[in-house]
Amino acid sequence: MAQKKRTTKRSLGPETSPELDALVREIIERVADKWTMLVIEALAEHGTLRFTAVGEKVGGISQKMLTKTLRQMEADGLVTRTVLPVIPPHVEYDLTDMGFELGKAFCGVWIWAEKYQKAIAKSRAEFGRRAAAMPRVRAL
Amino acid sequence: MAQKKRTTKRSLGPETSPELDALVREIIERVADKWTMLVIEALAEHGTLRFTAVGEKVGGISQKMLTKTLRQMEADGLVTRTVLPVIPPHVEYDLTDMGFELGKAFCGVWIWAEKYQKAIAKSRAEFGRRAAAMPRVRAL
DNA sequence: CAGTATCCAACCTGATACTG
DNA sequence: CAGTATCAGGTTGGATACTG
Repeated sequence: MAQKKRTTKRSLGPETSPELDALVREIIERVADKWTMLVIEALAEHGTLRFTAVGEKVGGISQKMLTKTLRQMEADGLVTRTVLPVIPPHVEYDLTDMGFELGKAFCGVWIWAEKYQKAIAKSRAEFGRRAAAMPRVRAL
Repeated sequence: MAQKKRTTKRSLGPETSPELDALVREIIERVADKWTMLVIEALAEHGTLRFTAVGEKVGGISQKMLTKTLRQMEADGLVTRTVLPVIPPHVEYDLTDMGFELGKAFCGVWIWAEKYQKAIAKSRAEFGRRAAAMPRVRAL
């Protein structure tokens, strides 16, 4: 099915002040750095987790990135970090309410992805076919 | 104010199938590639735009990245690309409904960022102070 | 266990030059 | 105008080794 032509302007919703834009842009860049969302998910799903456990739940993350991601999230107030003064060390991470809220905010994207999953796959396949058959620039 | 301790598990909402996870993860990575969201915003706000115009509305993007971003979005079905067979070339980009919906889905994150803007700044400041005063590893 | 430190390869990106 | 092609710099991320 062809897409309907649209030339009308449509607002995305909230007002778009320039500096809020910059903040949101930064937030989104950080938050969507590939690991943050997965850590949020892991913590939301399993509750409090220790350092290594977070890595296991997330899966496929290097220790370096796990550390970096958790530090970042701690700095931003998305997780709390609790050190139990025992030997060997025992460090617990937990989502803050703010972190949990962010996870919920991302649900919209989750739902979108679920809804358009098939459409995306189809679009990619068609694009691939077009690209194979056609030159990028059509000389009339 | 201190964060309340929470060890309970809380679902983020939709079910979490492994491959949907992967898709969402990929989507988020793409969408947060720094330019995609801004292009969506530009097109949502201004309607159909020509190649150069998109770049102007987005601001600060190189031609290379603009091309790459638009190609990607076209492949995923987020935008349509219409070539008018005239000289000089005239190429129009427009958001698809799917693309527009993605923009709306991200509004949740936008709103979150707006809501917690201050809290994030405060958290970062405090974290900075803690980091300056304390060693990373506390030896009991 | 929970990190830190270092090295290195891959990738991303901008600048520049060229084309239909 | 709307790209493509190439090159160079910076950043990112993984692997590895080491520490309190």
